[in-house]
Amino acid sequence: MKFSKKSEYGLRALLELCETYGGRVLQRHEIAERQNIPVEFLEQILLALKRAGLLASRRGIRGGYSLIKSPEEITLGQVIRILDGPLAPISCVSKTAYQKCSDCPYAAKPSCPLQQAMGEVRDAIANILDHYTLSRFAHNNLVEGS
Amino acid sequence: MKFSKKSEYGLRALLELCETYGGRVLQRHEIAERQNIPVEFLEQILLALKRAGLLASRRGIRGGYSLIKSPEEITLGQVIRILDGPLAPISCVSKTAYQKCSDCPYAAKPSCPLQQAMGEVRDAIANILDHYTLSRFAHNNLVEGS
DNA sequence: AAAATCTTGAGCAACTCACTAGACATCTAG
DNA sequence: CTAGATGTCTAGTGAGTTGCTCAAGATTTT
Repeated sequence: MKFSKKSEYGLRALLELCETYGGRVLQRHEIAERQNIPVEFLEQILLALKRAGLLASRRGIRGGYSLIKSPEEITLGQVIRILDGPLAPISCVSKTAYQKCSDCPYAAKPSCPLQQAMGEVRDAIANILDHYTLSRFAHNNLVEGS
Repeated sequence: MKFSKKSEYGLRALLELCETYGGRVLQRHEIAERQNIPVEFLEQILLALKRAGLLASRRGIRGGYSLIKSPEEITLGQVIRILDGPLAPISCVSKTAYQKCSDCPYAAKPSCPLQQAMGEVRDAIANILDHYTLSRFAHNNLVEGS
């Protein structure tokens, strides 16, 4: 029950990109150095976020990455789902990627004890992460700097 | 962000063991068949639960496993922590297995934006799972049968 | 002693994490 | 307007973990 490094790195990278939102682009090695992330692994993460429509990139000598959506529009839940897949602790309670569990004997019956408990967990997690925007996330960061 | 199969199987096995609590023992193959779990994998899980003090086992021709604690005393949180490790989504917010994140640039500073969000998630998950007892869990099961 | 069961350990395939090497695109210098 | 420096992008590799299997050993009852 952990988030992957991918999500953690991805969020920390976005934190960095928030600070230059609207301004200049950031290069992968800048982000990597400041956040202590392996550059090549970070690359994969940034590309995934780009394919998902959160980032834009430019190649060449003055290339780099920049946020394409405003920090208010991006939630932690979105980011984690892009990098880590659905939030649901087991797939039979996922709202974004539901999948009937094939092996469970309760699958056929109207309700499953696991589903009820895990459904509550899912909702609790989603409630927090889908209302936590990047701007609020990054803002905490700035405040503590003062 | 998923629970492992280990936890899922473990909980479903305990569900089965709740029903015979105080009565006869259950053999691994009985549990495995009813819950559609690979027998040999289930074995490892049952042994882990035994080592943790939840189950007792007897070898030999009338052997099997039985619950050693009452279903009211066992919470889903306990079980998952035994089989899956700490509940915290990242280790720097774990209460049962705290670990200072070595690579994070905020580790030194008084607060980290990730920590705040993840701490809320941790609390939400723990709040649900540490108050959900096996008896309540199993009870839902019986009710839906009627 | 024999049969049924738990117990232990090693071993395998698939996935995640971290990293490497090289292809491809873009800008600047000459 | 071409050469090379500086980027992004793609594919592949190896360590470590997870989900699962197999085989041999230990213990209890008949």
